[in-house]
Amino acid sequence: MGRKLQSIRGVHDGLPADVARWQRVENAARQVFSCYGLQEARLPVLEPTDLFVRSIGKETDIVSKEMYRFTDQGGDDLCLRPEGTSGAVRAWLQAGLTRSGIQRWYYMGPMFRRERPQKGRLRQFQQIGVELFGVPGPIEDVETLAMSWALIEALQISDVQMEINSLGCPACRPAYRQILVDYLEKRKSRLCDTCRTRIETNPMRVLDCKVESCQAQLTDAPEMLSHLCDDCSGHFDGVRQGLDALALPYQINPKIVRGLDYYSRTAFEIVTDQLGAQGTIIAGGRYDGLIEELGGPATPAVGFALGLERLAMLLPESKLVLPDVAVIGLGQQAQAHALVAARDMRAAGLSVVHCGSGSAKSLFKRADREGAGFVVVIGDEELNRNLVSLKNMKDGSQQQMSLDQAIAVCLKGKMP
RNA sequence: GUGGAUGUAGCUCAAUGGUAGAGCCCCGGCUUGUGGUGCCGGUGGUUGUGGGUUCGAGUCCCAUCAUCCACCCCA
Repeated sequence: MGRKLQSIRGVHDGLPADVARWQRVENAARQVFSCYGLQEARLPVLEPTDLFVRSIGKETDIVSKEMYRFTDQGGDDLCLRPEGTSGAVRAWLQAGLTRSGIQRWYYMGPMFRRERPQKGRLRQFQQIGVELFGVPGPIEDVETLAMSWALIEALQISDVQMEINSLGCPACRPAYRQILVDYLEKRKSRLCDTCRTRIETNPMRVLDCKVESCQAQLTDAPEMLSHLCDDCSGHFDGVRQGLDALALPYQINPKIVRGLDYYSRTAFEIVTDQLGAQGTIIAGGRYDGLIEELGGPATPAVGFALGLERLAMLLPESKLVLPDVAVIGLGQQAQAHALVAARDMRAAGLSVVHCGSGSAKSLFKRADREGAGFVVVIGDEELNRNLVSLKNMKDGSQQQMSLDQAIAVCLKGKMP
């Protein structure tokens, strides 16, 4: 179609059929999160560019080439947020909540990254994010993972796995990184091109390279988990013990890496193989250093983000909510009464559509397409007797009764 | 940013380089107060867009846009 007006590439509309599915996720999230004592925050979509540069990391793909960045009319350097954690931390600091005890937040909304779109990857996409501020763990890590799993269960999603890892901390990660780089350098000639550059840019990424010949070189590669410092090691043990106590199914995946610089210690993902190349549904972990990095007091924190569109793809088609009753008025005089009848039925708690004007045939056709279980017909005949005709669209039966009786029948026949 | 596939009616798809079609949907009629099944009829297209080759292009070539898939990266 030669559409002159189109949405921007990778920016999709949420049509009612999509939104119905999203709302199932949102409602489940609100319900599960509130059970864990979280509260909702609503955060800006627009933030100063510097926030993301400082928190996500200047060298990351997100900041270096994926941000929608512009200068506004006042000369300010702004970005559409590519993720939520940075803004949440900024808001928490700005509101002066650093001494207000533990804060447990969730938020939902659009994020923007200028990537090449494909299945499960959009330029504007929605995330539901969770951030717990002032929690040292490992108990809170366990609760966070358990909560994310509870959401998966609430949505009755199967075929997903929870995987965990520890990324270490500033005390032990640099030393491990050096060990890994040394190991990779020795095999450099047998690695693929991208892995060779990854040795410089992000050596841990080499570990989960999809090229088989690379994997063949990495069978005895050093893993972060065996190079954790005592504190990190104890923390990771604590997480595992907690998950075991809750009997949560999880796997340790030493290859989980984080693209965003601010993560430390616990990293986790909930993944599926149902979504092609974009298998990560939920990802998160601990970011003990970020708040201090952004100028706040050293505060431990943990969180995760969920890709709403990705998660929604795992849900069966949601049925759109159909009206209970369609009202048909036949004749000018009756139309006025049909309007009143519709209003009264709504006041009684029914969802009602008025079929408008037209021939009786077209009105009934319209009523049928609305999918309502019942049709209330008001014409001159009904008007004279002060009754309505109630038609059951399932079996085609129809009889006259008072409006109150019709309301009672509709309320009774309403599908739960 | 790289590679591959695709783009024809509202939707799903046909059309050896030679007059753009079908099914579904929609609208109307059979039925002027009755839908969903049936029969009959009808609306609907600058073949994504822009160039080129050709007597002639939906078809071949180039560019561009979009979608899908993968790489990269990530939710």
